[in-house]
Amino acid sequence: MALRLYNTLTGEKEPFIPRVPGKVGMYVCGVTVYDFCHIGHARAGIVFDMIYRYLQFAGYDVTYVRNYTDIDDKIINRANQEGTDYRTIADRYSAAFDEDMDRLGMLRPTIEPKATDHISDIIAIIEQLIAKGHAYETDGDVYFAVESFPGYLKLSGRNLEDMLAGARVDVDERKRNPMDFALWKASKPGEPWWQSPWGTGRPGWHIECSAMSMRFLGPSFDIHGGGKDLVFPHHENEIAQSEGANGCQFVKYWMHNGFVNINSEKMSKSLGNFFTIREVLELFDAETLRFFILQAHYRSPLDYSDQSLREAQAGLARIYEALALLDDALAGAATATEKVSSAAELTEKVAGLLPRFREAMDDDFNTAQALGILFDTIRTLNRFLAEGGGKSAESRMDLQHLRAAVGEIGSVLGLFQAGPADWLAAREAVKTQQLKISPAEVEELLAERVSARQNKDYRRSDEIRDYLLARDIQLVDTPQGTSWKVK
RNA sequence: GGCGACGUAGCCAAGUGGUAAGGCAGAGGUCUGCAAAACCUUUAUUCAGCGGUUCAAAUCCGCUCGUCGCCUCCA
Repeated sequence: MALRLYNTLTGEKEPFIPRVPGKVGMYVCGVTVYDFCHIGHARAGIVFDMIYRYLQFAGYDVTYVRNYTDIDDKIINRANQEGTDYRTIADRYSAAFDEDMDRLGMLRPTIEPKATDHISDIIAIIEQLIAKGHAYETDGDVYFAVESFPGYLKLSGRNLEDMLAGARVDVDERKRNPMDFALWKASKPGEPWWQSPWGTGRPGWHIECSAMSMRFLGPSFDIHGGGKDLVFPHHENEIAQSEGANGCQFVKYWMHNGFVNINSEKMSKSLGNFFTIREVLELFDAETLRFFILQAHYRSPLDYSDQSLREAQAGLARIYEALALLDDALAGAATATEKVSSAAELTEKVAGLLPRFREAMDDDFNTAQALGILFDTIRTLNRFLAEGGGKSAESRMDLQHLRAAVGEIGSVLGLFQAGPADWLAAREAVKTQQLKISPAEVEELLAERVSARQNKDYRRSDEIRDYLLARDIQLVDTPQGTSWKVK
């Protein structure tokens, strides 16, 4: 079963055939560093991190480039607001971005270039575009002439006439066509600038991605990704610039992740309905957020709410609880000789787990289905362990294989890497901090309850249990004694 | 106005022609002094609605309704 992926350019799922067998060049649009990232950025990061990991898992040698756009109007505006320079802003939010991505457990891309380190590359491309008649200079600005590029709008599937008809495009007498976009902007007083053949100025938005992708991946490469909102104009313009300059196909497969919504509406800065990654991580752990995002297919819209995050956490806990039981079983001796009734089913599920996982992932990175398959396997495991199969000598290999397979799947999804006991303990610790009762008091009452139960004073025993439950303490009675956890 | 996507159980969510994964929540059971936890079982004759194509459709086509997105910076 070969990998197939949805290509925005063709609107279809296609077999993935890299340009050079065994190697993949992938460029993903990073962020413009002028503010903290919200969970929409988290989704994009996590989705392409998962894709990067899976491509490597599938045996490809992947060169993954993700840029920082560190010069842009927004950065300059922010700097002006704060009375500082653009570099301070860019550096501050680049560092914040790195910190957020690290906390979310993302692998670092192979290369993370900055736009301002590639000004000369940018200028070289613009010169080439002017030479080929795709761009023109006016008053120190340089524009791309969209009408000179026949393939314009092929990615977003529109046409120029329709777009102009009802469009809100700023009228600029100096542009040949209202849709022409800036490659280079002359600097205004007080703005950062670089020397160019057209005077002092700075790059327009879009051209930096053409320059950096070409520098590190060549004029033509395999995968280009980003959020759905970048299809137009950003990626459309990148195609025009790169193909206009190089005369060859820019990107073979275009991939776009869906939005994170709030109440079915897109989370965005302009609507003000966004949560930063930092805010969310104060309420939920990073793995829960990652699990939540991967429970949906990457192209689907995803509605964010406290409720859905809590549900994701419950689901993730279910997996860690099963893994904790599995680890316990593996740590114990396998001495039992009789077979439990679900042993055969376990064998079958374990054998099928990785192939089914691959099949789901090969189908356009269907992580939602992949996780469903894992849950299906976990259910069989739970039953097997509940039947006492953990001590079975015969099934020991199955359990070992299962543990290894879950570890492997987890490493591709960036999940389940914590020790299950540790993860559960950490979750417990966070909850304990929020309690309105001290652990010492709990222990005291617990001791009282034990003696009450020994004296068959169930009225007192239940009273204590209810009292603790009202304070979110859940008692767990087992034949070995009573322990407690935070509800 | 142009272009596009989506509409699957109480909620979330897979499923692109062969008869509805999974999670959360709920119900019943096992266990228990009774509970809880855990485990087991169970919850859509049906996939927004109406037509059509087909031996066969949630899946393809048309129309209607609803939601959302892009067209302006945006992951």
